[in-house]
Amino acid sequence: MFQTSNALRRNVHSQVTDRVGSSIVRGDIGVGETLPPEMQICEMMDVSRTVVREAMRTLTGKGLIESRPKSGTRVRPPEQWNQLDPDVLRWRLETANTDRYLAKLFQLRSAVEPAAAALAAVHAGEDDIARIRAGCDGMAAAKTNEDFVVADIAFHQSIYFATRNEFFWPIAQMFEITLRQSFTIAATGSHRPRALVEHRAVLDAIAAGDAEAAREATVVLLKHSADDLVRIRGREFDAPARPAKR
Amino acid sequence: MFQTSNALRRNVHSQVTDRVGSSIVRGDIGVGETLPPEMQICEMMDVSRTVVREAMRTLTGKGLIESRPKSGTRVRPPEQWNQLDPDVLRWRLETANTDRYLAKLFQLRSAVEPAAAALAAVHAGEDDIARIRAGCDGMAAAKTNEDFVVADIAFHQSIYFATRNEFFWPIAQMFEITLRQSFTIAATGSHRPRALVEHRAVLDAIAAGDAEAAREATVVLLKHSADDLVRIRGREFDAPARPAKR
DNA sequence: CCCGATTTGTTTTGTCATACATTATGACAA
DNA sequence: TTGTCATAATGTATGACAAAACAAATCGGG
Repeated sequence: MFQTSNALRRNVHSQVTDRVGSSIVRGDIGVGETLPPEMQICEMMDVSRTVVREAMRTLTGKGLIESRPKSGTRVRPPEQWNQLDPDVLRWRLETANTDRYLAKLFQLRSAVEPAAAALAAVHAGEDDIARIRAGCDGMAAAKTNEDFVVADIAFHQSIYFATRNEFFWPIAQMFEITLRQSFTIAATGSHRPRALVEHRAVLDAIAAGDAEAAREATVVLLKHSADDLVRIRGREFDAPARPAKR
Repeated sequence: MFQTSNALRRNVHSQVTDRVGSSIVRGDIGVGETLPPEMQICEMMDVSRTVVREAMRTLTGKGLIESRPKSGTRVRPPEQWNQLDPDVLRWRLETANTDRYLAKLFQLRSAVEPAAAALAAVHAGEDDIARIRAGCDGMAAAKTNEDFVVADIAFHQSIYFATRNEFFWPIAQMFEITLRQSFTIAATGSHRPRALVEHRAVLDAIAAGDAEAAREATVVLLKHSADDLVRIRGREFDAPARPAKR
């Protein structure tokens, strides 16, 4: 239990949070089960109870667990976890099947990003547009694949922020953690010129304040990204079949 | 500073978390500023440092603050907050302009919910569909407005869970906290029969596994809800104009 | 005397240890 | 069955020390 992760840096309580949180997300401690008493965890990890408790508070704040005196600390059902929390995402990423994980993420992007671009076209200020343009320029100027991906991520994040709707922001946050992989996958050489053109189309539509054009340009962009991913990673990337007959 | 909230029940550290978190979200402590040293907060609220520290860990976990020895604890920029975290949402709701808040929330729903219904049509299992149907039946059987709203919320939540994509779940979580108001607003008497028909249309499409029909039925449903809200709350509910010229 | 690098000091968070309070749970007894 | 009580777990308080970061003072070289 509580695999000895290789995260050695940072605070002690962050390390404990990582190990316990990771264990929970991995499913080491089934839903509804109680994890070991605080004192026992202290011994297991050789830290003080203060540290363990602060780690527990963090996990409680993310919705992973709930504690009550005497009865102990139980794992809450995954529907109540803050699935978009950066740490939770990271822990999932450690354990999950990467292709299916990226596929689900892409489902969310496909739902949200066209609307975000449309909203950005209406609400973006000059600073927002400058940021988006900087992303485009960065992609154009990129020498290495790494640079290209970083600029690509910045571009998409900027669109979410440009909506001026804070409820879209958490989705932009995810990109740092989760999308570096999928972007890298799709950024392989030959696709870059076409991608660049399509990104500029989105930028231009937003800068022009044309919501519908921004939406459609984003749909095109995502469609082609999805095609690339399917081509490279195989059909695992497609939606799995319905689990039960009706 | 740290308004004396009326949340008196629960743990002490939850209360402290509430008061400090609320202050931050309200903007009492500008972005980048440092909040008072832990010992000072202890005195202010007459609690032990243990409690204050655990509250700080919770807030750190939600992305609101970051602490370093000597330099103190600073408020992070709102783009880095977990804006979909239930607590953060609650604190926002305390302070925000309700109409504009609901409008932004509705923008997110409009983006996500049609896609969620489409995914549900493909991925929902029998249990998922039963839950959605239960929501419908609850709306039909509701005697009071309160009952109707509760069933309505359950219906929409079930759709998000039925996507079988955990990244959609946090959006369903928000409903408990934030949408009770807007649902109640729109549930006034005469609109209920039509709403019920439109909800059943979504259910039927999902049960039939028809993704496109589910998407379109949801679009219709949301469109009418938005109309109701605009009619009742006035144009404040519409999107504000672009802040800067280009 | 001036300037820069280093050292030393101080403040604040990070960690540990211990004690006691509070509260569910389960067993026992009426 | 119901009420009471022991117990085990979390919740809270206190005090001490470690570590780190910023600031001032100090020292060395020009």
